[in-house]
Amino acid sequence: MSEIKVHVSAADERVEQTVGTGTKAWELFADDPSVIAARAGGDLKDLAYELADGDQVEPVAMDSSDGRDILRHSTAHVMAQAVQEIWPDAKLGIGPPITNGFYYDFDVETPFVPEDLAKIETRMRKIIKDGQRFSRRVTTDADALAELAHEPYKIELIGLKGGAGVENAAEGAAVEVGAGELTIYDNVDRKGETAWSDLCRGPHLPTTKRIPAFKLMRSAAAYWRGDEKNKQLQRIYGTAWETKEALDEHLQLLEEAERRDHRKLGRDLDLFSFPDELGSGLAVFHPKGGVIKREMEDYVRRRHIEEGFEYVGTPHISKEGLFHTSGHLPYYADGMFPPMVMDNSEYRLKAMNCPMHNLIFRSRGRSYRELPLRLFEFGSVYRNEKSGVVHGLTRVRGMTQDDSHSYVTEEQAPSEVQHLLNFCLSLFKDFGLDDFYLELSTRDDSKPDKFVGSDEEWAKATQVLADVATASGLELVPDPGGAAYYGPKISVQARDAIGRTWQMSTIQYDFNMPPRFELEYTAADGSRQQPVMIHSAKFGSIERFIGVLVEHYAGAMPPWLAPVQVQAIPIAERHADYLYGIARTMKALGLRVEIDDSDDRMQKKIRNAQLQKVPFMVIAGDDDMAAGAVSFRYRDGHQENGVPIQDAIDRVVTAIRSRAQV
RNA sequence: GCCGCCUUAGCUCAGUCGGUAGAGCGAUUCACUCGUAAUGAAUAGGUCAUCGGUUCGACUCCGAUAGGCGGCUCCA
Repeated sequence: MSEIKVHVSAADERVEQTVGTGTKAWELFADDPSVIAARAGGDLKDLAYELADGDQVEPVAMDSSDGRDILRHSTAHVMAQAVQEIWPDAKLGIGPPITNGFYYDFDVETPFVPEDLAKIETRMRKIIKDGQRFSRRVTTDADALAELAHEPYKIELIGLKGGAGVENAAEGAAVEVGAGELTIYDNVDRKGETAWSDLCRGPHLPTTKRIPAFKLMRSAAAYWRGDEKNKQLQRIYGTAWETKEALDEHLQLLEEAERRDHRKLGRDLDLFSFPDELGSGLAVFHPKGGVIKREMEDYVRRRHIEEGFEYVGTPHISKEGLFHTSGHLPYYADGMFPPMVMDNSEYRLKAMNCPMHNLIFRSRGRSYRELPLRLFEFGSVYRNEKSGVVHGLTRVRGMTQDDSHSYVTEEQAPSEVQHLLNFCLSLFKDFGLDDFYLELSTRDDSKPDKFVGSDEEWAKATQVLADVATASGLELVPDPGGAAYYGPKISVQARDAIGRTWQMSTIQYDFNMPPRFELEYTAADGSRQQPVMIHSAKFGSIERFIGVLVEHYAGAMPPWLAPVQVQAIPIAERHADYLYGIARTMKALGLRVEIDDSDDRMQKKIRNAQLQKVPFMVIAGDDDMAAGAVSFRYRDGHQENGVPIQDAIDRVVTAIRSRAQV
């Protein structure tokens, strides 16, 4: 480790000295916990540090995730100080660092408005400029309770300490440093006076001056401790970065995400819309969106059949009893549309396909020779999503699932799960997504009433999924409590072109539904056995996947999915017939070609095709006609003149067959 | 569902103090037939989301409803 220099910022005094290497630096100043700036050899700006009262302290690079957390958490403190200086009655909630930023919750009389954020930012700049030290102080629970008597939420956090008998002890642990002890950070100004204090475990920057770049993003309400039964506090989100450039880069990424927003692109590219007349969360696909949907579905259906699935079809509604049998009604009635009464029966729109597939399985006697029996369909389901959660195509009330159910013997289950996972991953790759991680959702043992089945069955099922997930070699993130009521699941999360993650496939191990539906097969020895069911949706929902793809590709779909693959552009009217001839040949090969024979100028036509993100343009004028060629243009602006007709057609066909992005 | 904000032409948005509405793009029509990201002109297009209230008078103020946006909670 390189040599460490340490800045000591005690009160208004600054000294710099070389103190040796690594953690030794901290030992030297163990008697003065206000010390904190450290750097290895070179530039002071490269390193954050942590301060502290002794051991385990190492300088942290400002651009590491730890360094950023320290920076952001410190910025949250500065923000809270600013808020309380402006609104002295504001009560503090919590203020942690989060991915790409931080927030702090406040209990205030009136919600913050955008102008308030500007006001707070100004105040924060002043605090940063003042160079207040973050000073750590260990205190006892009792003293802290007295000191923070005016902060009811902090008092509650202290009460959560230790976690004995408390359901959610994590928040309490966040302030705890030892039995009966916790820490308070004081923001000490240059005169040595405490300007502001907060209950906090730390660590923090040495001084507010070390906050190079921050921005407050937005305010919104959030339930205290994340529980909708609690009061809503006003949360302010902000972000902070180690340099101005890093902040700008982050803001640009946000703008890029906005440009890719599938809701905007869906309208600009005329793919789909959400008519008010239909209601919230109900999409209609326009002809161009319909092409994407059809191409996707055709391909996915073919791949399923190749993988041994059998394509089936089921209705959208059913008598209610079916969902009692499946167990969905008692457990998930809130997620379903209310019943429709007809004659003497109540009907429900289906929110899932499994019960109907079970009826297909049960329609006749089944032999072990038929297993694994894999049923697959594009099932339209309707879910009563709460009004506040509906979002574009990614969270809708009516959707099409690429849903399959594999009926297997218990012995076959592991290899079937393996098979499904590999299948999912290979499908994603065909659509250009190749960066994944897995989530393993398991039962929440503290809420037995939300899950059915015995402990042994849950353990067995969870083990099967865990084994396959581990063997995949992909990153595996546990999701305790996230299981379906009938069994655990693996989710595949995919990262898109700009690094955002989307939940896609789920593979669920279900040992509950087969007995509920009395599903049986005849085993080799003539006995009747219950199959295990593996639920699996590869894309989750076709709608969501289209939304994700549009964002992943920023609307520039790979040629095989592009609604229009080739835009033909005559330079003048007299060149149109020539292009009609070429288009006829292309159409005969199944290509989607359109000719722009409008009165617009050629430049305008190119611009339009470019804005529509059409992958290929073939342009023809006098020179091309004379040469039996076209000018071939890609949507990135690259172009070649004098490309022979057959050559141009071959280029398009090759690009489409390869399913590559061009 | 909860909190906050929003809703004016197909789209993006102006509209002052309460006095019955405007631009650009797009569409349509006409002219131009043009060599690599916007040719020009004209025309059409609005119950100012819906319903109710206040007012002599409401796009404007108030309320409810619907839809949207940002979060929270939820996401079988």
